[in-house]
Amino acid sequence: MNDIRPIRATSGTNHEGTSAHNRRVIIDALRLNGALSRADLARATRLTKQTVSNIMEELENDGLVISRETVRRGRGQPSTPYGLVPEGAFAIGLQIDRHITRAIAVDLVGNVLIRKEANLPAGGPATGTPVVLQLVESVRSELKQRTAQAEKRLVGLGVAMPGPFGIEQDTDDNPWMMGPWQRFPLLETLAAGTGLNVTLQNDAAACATAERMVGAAHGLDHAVCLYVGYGIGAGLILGGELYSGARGNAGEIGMALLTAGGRLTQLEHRASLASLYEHLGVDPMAPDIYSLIDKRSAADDPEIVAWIEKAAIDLRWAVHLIETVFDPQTVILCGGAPAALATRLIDAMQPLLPSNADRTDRPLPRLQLGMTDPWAVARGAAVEPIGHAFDPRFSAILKS
Amino acid sequence: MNDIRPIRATSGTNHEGTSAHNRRVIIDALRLNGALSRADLARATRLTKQTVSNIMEELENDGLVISRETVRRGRGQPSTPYGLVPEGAFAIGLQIDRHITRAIAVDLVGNVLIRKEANLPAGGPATGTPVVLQLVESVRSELKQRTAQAEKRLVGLGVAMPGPFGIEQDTDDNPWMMGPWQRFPLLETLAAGTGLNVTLQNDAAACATAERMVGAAHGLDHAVCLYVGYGIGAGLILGGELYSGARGNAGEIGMALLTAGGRLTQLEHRASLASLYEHLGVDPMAPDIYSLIDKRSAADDPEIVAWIEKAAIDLRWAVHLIETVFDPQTVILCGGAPAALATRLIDAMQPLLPSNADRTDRPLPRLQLGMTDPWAVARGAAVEPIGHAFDPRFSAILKS
DNA sequence: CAAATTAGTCAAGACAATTGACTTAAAAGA
DNA sequence: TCTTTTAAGTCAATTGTCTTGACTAATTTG
Repeated sequence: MNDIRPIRATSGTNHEGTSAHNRRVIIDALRLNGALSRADLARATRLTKQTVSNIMEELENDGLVISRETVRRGRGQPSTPYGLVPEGAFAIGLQIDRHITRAIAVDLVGNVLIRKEANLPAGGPATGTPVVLQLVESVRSELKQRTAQAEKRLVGLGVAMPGPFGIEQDTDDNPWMMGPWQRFPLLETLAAGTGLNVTLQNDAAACATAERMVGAAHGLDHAVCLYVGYGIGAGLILGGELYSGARGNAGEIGMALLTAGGRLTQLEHRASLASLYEHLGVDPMAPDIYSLIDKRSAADDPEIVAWIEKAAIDLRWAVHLIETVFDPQTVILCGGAPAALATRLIDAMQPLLPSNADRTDRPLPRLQLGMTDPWAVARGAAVEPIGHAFDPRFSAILKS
Repeated sequence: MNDIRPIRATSGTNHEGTSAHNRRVIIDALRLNGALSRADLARATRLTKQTVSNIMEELENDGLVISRETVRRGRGQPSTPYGLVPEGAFAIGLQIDRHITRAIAVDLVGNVLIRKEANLPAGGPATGTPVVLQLVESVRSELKQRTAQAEKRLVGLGVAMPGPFGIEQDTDDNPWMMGPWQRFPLLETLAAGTGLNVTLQNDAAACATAERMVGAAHGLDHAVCLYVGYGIGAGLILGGELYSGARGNAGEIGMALLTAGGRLTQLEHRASLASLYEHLGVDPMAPDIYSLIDKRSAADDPEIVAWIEKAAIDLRWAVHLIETVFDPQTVILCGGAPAALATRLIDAMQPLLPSNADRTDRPLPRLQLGMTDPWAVARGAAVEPIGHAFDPRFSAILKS
C-alpha cells in the first residue's frame, strides 16, 4: 500500500535564493573587474540601480566591500567605486601529500597570509591526523592574533590531497601511495577536530581552483589545468565551475592508458615527477628535492634535459587529449614542478600536436604556464571555501 | 578619458527568474517520476504546498499538466496526481548527415510523432539547404494537421550534425567530410527559413540529449554516451547538463590519438562504422547499408566478427579513457551502429579494462547499451529544444 | 463514531526586486 | 558665467512571488 519510492527532483528556490545569488554575482563582478561603481555593477549584472544599491549597503555593513575615492569620468555625477575588502573573509587550506603537509591562510581576495608546513610521519592517518590538526590549529591561531575578526570570518577549511578517491584497493604497492589516507574518513575527522566546514579535492582540482580565482584561468569559464606533480591530473573548470565527476575523480588523466614502447602504460608512469625522480635515481622523500630539481633544471643538467625530451612527448599527447575531449579556452600547466623545469617542459612541448584547438582566431594561447610552486596546491585548497561561499553557483540558489 | 573596457559579470536574477526556475523544477520532477500529487511535489522540490499549488494551476492553464484519477494511499485525503500533457509542447529535430537528412517531430514527453527523411545531394549547403528546409516544412505541416495547437506550441528546431565545428580546414580530403556544412552559417539560415529558434549540436551530443530525456541516462547527472557512428564521439552529461565546451567541440573523442601498430592514429580511424565499411569494402553511400550491416552482424558474419574483435580493443580503451577523465555514473554505447552490431560490440568489449570506475558498490553497470537506431540522432536533436525550454538550468534563472 | 492523518485551499504577510520621480554633481556649450 | 546635458545615486511606493498559519475535505484507524 505504502509505496515509499524516493522522489527525485531538483530543489526549488525562493526570495533568499534570488538575493543570495545577486550578492554572489556582485562579489564576483568585483573580484573579476576590480573596483566598480554601483552604476557599473547595475549595468554588468542587469540588476536595477536600486537593487544594486540595496545589496551594496548590505555588503558594506557586512564588511565585504568598501568605497574608494570617487572618480570623474566625463559628464555626470562622479562615481564611487567599491572594492572587495580583503579582510572580509578568511579560509584555511590544507595540503596532505606523501611525506609533507602544508597549511595556508588566505583572505577574501586570495592573498596568502600565513604558510606553514610539517613533515608527515609514515603510518598514514593514524599518526598523521594529529600532526595535520596541529598544523591547522597553528595557522588558525596565528591568523586570530593578526586579525581580531578573523575567527568569525573564517568560512571553511579546504583540503587537497592526491586522488583518486574511494578506490577499493591500491593498484600499486608503493608505500608512498596515499591509499590509507584516501580510505580514511578525513572530512569527518577534520570537521570534528576543527569545527569548520571542510571540503576535499584532489591536487589537480585544487590547482584549478587557484588558477581560476587568482591565476591564469581568472574569468575563464572553460579551462583545464594540467597538473604535473608526483602524479599527473587535470583540474577541470567547465562552464565556470570546477567539475569533479560523480565520485570526485574526474580529471585523473594520469591514469589514462597509452601505448609506449609497445605496451599499455599509464601516463603518469612516464611523465610525472615520480618518473623524473626515478630517472635521476633520487629519493622522492629528500627534503630539498624541489630546489635540487629547480637548480639542476636551470643549469640544463643533461639527465634532466633527457627526461624532459621524453616526458614532453607524452605531455604533448596529454594536451592534445585534453583539447580534444574538453574543448577548453586554454590549457594551463601547473602543479608541483619547479618553475625552471616547468618552463623547459613547455618549451620542449612545442610545437603542440594539431588539434581542434589549433586555430588562428584564438584569443588565448593553447598552452600556458600557471602557478608552479610547492604551495600552489595548498593555496588552491585555501581558496576553495572562499569561492564556495562567495561565487555564483547554481546550487547556491536552490533551497537547502 | 572614456575607458570603455567591457565589464564581465554573471547576470543577476529577480522574481521572474525564481518563478521560471520553480516551474521548470516541477516539470522536471513530473518527467522524472511520472505523475505526482501537489503534496509530493512540494516535498520533492522543497517548495511550500501553496507555491506548488499556484504553479500547478498556472501549468494546468497553460496546458502543460493535467490531473489524473485521485489515489488513496492510506490515511488522509486522497491525492490527485498530475502528469505532463504530451501535447503541451512540440519540437522538431533535424539530422544532417553525409548523404541523408532526417527530421522528427516530438512532443513534451519525447514521443516521436513524425519521422521523414530525404537524400542530400552532393554539393554541400548550396544544394542541400533547400532540401533540408523542405523536409522540415513537410514535418511541420503534417504536425500542424495532426494537432491544431501544435504550431503555437512549437518551441524550437534542434539540429544535429557531425562535428567538429569551426575548424579552419578539413584534415581530410574525404568528399563525405562535412567541412562545407560545418563552415556554413546553418543556424542563421535555418532560423531565417523557418522563423524558429534553432540550436546546433553534434551527433554524440544529440544522442546524449536523447538518452538523458528518454533513455538510459534519464535522471542521471553524470553520464557519457559513447557514440559509434560514421565517426566516434562522446556526448557529455556533466552535472545534469549537456556539456559542449568553449566552442561546441567537447567530447570529440574520435579524434583522440592512440598508438596502434607502432604509429599515432585517431580512434575513429580504427573503430568507427567508417572503418567497418572500409574493412568490408562496402560503399558507405549504399542506401540499405544499415540493414545490411544489421543482418550480417546478426548472422555473425566472420568479416564482421573480425572487425568487432579489433574495434573492441580500441573501444575498450575509449571507455577506460572516458571513465578516467569524466568519472561518470555510467557509460552508454549509442549511435548509428545497428542493434545487432552494438550488442556484439558490447559483448566483445568485456571484460572492460580496470579503472577507477571498477568498484563493487556501483549501482549502475560501467557500460550499457543505449539507443542504437538510425533515428537516434534526429530524436536527440528534436528533444533538445524541449529540454532547453522546460528543464531546470542555471542560465534559465539569470536575467536575459 | 471519534481521533488521527494527509491533501489541499484561503487570505494575510513578508521579502526582494522594480518603477519613476527626485537630488546631486560634473562637463559641455552658448 | 550661466544654462543645458548627462550620469550617479536615493527615496518612496508598487509589484511579483513565496511563506505562514488557520482552515476545510476526505480518508483510515481504533
